[in-house]
Amino acid sequence: MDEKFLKPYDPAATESRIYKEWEKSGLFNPDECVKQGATEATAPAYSIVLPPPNVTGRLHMGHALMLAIEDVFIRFKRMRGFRTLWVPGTDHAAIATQSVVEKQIKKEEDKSRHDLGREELLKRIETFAAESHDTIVGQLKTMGASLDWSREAFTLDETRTRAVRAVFKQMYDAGLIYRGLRIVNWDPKGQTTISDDEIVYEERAGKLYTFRYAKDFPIPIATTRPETKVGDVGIAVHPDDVRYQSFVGKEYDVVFCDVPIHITVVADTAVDPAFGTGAVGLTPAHSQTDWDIADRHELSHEVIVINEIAKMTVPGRLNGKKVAEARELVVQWLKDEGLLEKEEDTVQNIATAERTGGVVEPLPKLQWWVDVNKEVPGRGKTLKELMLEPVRSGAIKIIPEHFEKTYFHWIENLRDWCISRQIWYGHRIPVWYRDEEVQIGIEPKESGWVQDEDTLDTWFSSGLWTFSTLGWPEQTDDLTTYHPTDLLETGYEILFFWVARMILMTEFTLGTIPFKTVYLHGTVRDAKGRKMSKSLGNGIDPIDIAARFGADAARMALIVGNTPGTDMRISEEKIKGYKHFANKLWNVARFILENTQGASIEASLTPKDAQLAADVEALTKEITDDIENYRVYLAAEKIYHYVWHELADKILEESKPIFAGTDGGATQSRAALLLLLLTRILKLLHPFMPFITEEIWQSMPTKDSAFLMVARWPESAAGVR
RNA sequence: GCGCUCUUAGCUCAGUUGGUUAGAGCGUUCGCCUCACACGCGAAAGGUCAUAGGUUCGAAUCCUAUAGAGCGCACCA
Repeated sequence: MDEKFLKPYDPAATESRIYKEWEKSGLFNPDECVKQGATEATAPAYSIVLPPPNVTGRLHMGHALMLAIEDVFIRFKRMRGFRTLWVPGTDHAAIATQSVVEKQIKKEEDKSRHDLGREELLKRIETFAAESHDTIVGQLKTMGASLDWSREAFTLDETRTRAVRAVFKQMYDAGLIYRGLRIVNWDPKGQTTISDDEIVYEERAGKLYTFRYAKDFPIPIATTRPETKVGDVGIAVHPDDVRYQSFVGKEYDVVFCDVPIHITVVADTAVDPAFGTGAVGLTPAHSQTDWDIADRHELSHEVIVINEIAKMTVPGRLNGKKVAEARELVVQWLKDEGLLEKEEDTVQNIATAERTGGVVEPLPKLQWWVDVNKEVPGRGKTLKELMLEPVRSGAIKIIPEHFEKTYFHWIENLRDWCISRQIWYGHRIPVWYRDEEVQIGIEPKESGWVQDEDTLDTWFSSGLWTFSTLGWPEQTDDLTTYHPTDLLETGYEILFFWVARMILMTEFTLGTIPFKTVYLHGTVRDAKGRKMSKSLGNGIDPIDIAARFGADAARMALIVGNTPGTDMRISEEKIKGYKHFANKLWNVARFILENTQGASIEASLTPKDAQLAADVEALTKEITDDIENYRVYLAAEKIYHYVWHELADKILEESKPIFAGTDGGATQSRAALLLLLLTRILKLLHPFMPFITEEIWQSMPTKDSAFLMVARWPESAAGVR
């Protein structure tokens, strides 16, 4: 027996060594597996693309969970003989990365992005991104992820840039990308537009003011934002509202808080007659709803009273004031003039920017959009329909299933996607202008062209991820072999951000689905059920955990009992439990190897031992079915339970008297059985705890493959021997 | 407003298509350093499966209602 078994299992010393051996073997690469005879050249393919971590710093427990689950499927399929590919990569994460670096520069040098300039800021971000990338790659390896590093991708590298430009051009040519003046979600803090999905609503106490524009004005209106009323162009009432019917169509000129405004009364069914006074003051430039109503009644969109830094742009006392200040001034003015009729406390949902926390200011701006309601040429369907269809038909299966309803519900409410951002880090919009000319997708060679200043929403490039990573727009072998991918495993919180957009992009570009199954995991929370966050300081660092308890233990703790779509709580106690399990397994191996030296696995089994062999056969079938059907949380628990409470507690205990006895046949039978069982559990456990199982495998007299990683998964038909 | 989910042992959660005395981990109590393992072993306590109905030979599991918790989308000017 190997000397190493005389000491307790030491994950820290073992795991990094094993990973290096795997890397050296080249077996993470399916081509190499075929070349070395570990996989049949004609075997079916199985592929997953790694959801690319943002290059904003370090991995967190959510990443560790993602890696644990995906690596289970990858290792399982690889052992089952599939040509298995897991593509690694990282995401430039545009706005997230830029804001991290900007904050850092502000703190350390007290400089803004404008002090540095575009070129210098980008240089700084790229340096930061490169450092983050290296950290992340190291961490992915620490967790044991069997990724094919020879195929690593980055959302902002050359190949991916080609893909982005090609898709942009195709969509533009298809009339699905357009530039338009529309109300956008403007983040005054981040100085950029954001998409609807990047908004977080916060409940805050506010006041609802009821007032009239002027003393003799016939209709009172209610608002929570009196400062915007200097931008009003009309009043909308419900067509059936008898109180106001006689005013519809009338126009008024008043001076409101030093600002002359022109008001037209219109009737629109969007107005709720029961709310406030039943009359809405319309501010088309600063409210999406008002913009829509103004659209329907041909009222002006052009009265803009708030600018990009959330300050007032009107003449008089409000000029240059911040929005909050202006609100107080208007209220004061209303009181002084005797126009304020009511002031009530109310709770309002404030739109804030997810990344910066800035209060979103709706503003009309010229931006690039993806039209989700226009028919895609040649497909006879809109992008919205193309997103719905594969999920409806079952071509894409979402796990857990109930998220399919959430997905449909979201798509029903989907509006055009704003894809331009006023930040500098990211894919620059591939559009060049010269006088009245516009060129799309390909940079013009002649001089005098100026590229669009804006960059693309980061989800535009990540939407291409399943096929851009496989080399598209080149028609590569990888694309033919591995696309559509088999599984997309990610957190449910990015179902809309990412999963939906991948379906959109892939359906449009390739006319196919990006993946067959979506497995959504929940959020990893702390022991008290709180989200892990920097500000709370309750985060658990997976790398620190791996160093203290082993990546194997961390993986098991994240998988056992963690059903898809459900949030989980993790604590050091739970992880420690699985470190103990690793040690248990280690000792099981020691006991078996110690007591079976020189034994033959060919020995004939006693009826009792044959029964035990049949039992593990049944277990094998169950575990195989569980993993195939995405019940990894059950599979992990079953193998754990078997190793500890069947094999160790019962079978090994029973074996002691047998080995101490004098019945040669029984001893030989038991030794053969134990070797078979150990071989079997190493295989069953390997996808979950790859390091320790590989380490024990290396000392197994029965090993039939240089690496457990590519040993054949026990197929139920084959029998235990 | 629309939609989704959850409520099982002190705590955190499983329970795969309804089927015999409802499980695990942690925690608690008691006894053990027994020659694989104290990162361990043996034993014990602990649940009217939120509540009320219904379907069924049979329900934690299916249906309806109620209560509580959480989440997503939309949003009231």
